[in-house]
Amino acid sequence: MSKQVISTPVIRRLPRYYRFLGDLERENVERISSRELAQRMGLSASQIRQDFNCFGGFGQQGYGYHVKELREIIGGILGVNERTGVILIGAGNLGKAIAAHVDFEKRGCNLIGIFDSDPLLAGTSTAGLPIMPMETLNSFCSQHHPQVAVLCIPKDAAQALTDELIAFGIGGFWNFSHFDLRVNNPDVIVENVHLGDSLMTLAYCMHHSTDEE
Amino acid sequence: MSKQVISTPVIRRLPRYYRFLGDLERENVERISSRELAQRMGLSASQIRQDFNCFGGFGQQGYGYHVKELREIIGGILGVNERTGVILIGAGNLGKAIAAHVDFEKRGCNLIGIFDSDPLLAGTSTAGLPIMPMETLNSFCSQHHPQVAVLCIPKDAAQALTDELIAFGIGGFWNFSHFDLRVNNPDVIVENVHLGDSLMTLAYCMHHSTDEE
DNA sequence: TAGATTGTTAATCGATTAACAATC
DNA sequence: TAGATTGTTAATCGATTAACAATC
Repeated sequence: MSKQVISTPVIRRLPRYYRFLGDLERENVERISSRELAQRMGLSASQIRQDFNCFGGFGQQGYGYHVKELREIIGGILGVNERTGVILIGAGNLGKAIAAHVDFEKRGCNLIGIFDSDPLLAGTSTAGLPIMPMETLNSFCSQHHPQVAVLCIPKDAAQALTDELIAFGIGGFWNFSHFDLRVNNPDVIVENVHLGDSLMTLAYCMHHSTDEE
Repeated sequence: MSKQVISTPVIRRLPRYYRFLGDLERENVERISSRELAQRMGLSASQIRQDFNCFGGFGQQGYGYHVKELREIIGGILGVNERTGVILIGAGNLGKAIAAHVDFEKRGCNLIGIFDSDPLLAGTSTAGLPIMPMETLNSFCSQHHPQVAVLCIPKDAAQALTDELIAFGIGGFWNFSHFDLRVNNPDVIVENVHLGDSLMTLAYCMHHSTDEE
């Protein structure tokens, strides 16, 4: 299926295409040209055609792209029809919010377990799932084989826990700890999310835009 | 201060430099060369030197960079010593978690108000701040002049509220709603955060890495 | 001074844009 | 058919890397 290696910028644009096509579908738009889509998304028509053609020609000359069809194709590329098992570690403020707020199902993922080291949390539940003690992590993994772990744990705990989770068979990390996970195993994928960095970028742009012109 | 326009990739790396330098400082490392820092961060030494030299020469030939000093300089560029007023709209799961979890102070920001349209939430409080009804937003803004709004509201409400907030004097949006804010006013800065897109990118990389080689 | 490492210029690489022939 | 718009190649632009003279 993956005939060539797709560059990171293209991959990062795919979920955005998927979202915009969903909007269009909800607006009952049947077909769209690269020019129109470009205008909506703030991209160039050329770029859109280049991006789609990394995966094959989904359009039709003289017509454009069929919205519903294109959305399904991109969804397929992104794996929204898979059922990837996901566990979440750290049921603090952020962990609970992510469990409740992120629609895992819609994205090909199943959140199947939440863990926290705090014994006081054991027994309570979030997002319809019971919070389990860390001691049960190992047996849970060997039983249910989750593939992705969401890390909502403090910085200091991140690296050691990651190594453990890799040993338990986890192959992907969605990392919210204030720590850049770096894994040498090439089969393990890491997506670091740094909310603080994003805020600082915003702050920088604010202080350095008004005094420009 | 802003002698030239800095490219987006460089700006987005600044908070990461700031974090790594903080780590080094905590480890009592006094000086570091671009080569060593590059190795730690997974960048090239060339890139680090180029990046820093966008802002001026902070290093010393034959010595490297003074960690504490460099961190302070980059912190200054990022505005961590400013006191930018921030309000947060939407005190649901995610809103509460961001209010509690993100260290605004450390990043030059002051979270000074939380608002929600749900009357049931009015009177309760999060992160030490009372949740206020949306009706008070206008008067609050004219009184306290916040500069940034964090949007943790549903997609459908985002665009209308944004227009309103701009009228109230807000110049920066940290947007967590599932909607790409696009503002035509060039003085208004938008930072869209799409957690779902990040998860999908991770999922894509997982499905398309193992079957490569 | 000699060694190390920066600041900076030039070379390379990759991503975006432009152009246009193919074709629905 | 004529018009529209893709798929795709070539040209441009920008970011990263390499190289090295400057200098601490």
